[in-house]
Amino acid sequence: MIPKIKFYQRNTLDVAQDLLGCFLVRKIGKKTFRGMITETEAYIGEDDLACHASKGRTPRTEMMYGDAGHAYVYMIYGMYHCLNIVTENKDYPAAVLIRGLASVREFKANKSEWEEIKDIKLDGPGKLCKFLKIDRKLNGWDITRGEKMWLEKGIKVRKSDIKSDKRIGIDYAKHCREYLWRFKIS
DNA sequence: TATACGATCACCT
DNA sequence: GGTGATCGTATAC
Repeated sequence: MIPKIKFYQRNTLDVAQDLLGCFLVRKIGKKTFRGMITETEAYIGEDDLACHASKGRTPRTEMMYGDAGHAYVYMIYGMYHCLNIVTENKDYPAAVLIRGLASVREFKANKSEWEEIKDIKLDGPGKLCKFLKIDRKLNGWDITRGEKMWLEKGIKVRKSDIKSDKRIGIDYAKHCREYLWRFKIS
């Protein structure tokens, strides 16, 4: 089942945790890949100094102010891309960074089943985007449409199986770096 | 126009 | 633990 916009149009911390266990599906040409989301981070509002929108509304951050359920993809360090899902109401900038996928599979049309891909670890936002060919062409993509890239409900994750932590790589964000807005399936 | 730096990763010690 | 690759974006001039 593909979640509708309402699923994303909620409190970002709730969405970030509910995305754990969901499948990210990516169709590239004839190939279709799928991975289970195991790690997310929340970036919420202009007051969150780690959030790109803390600088206000700019061409870059505009997408975060848009409709929930759309992708916010940006380039970082000149070599990697990061995939985020926009949350909350329109004009309120917030998103969930997809940091890690597990049990990556490719759909085999001839057998009509999902086959595990060996020797692949998508345990980082940059690696994940590189493998799934996610770049800025997908910035603003509506992931509720079920084309090219979308999400599907996966396994149910118990609250007790979710570990919260400080976010990664945001030492510049002053007191905001202490927020436990990183979520992982433990 | 110029400059500083980052929501990362691979590789080094 | 630390560093370099590499370029879009924001900010300063």
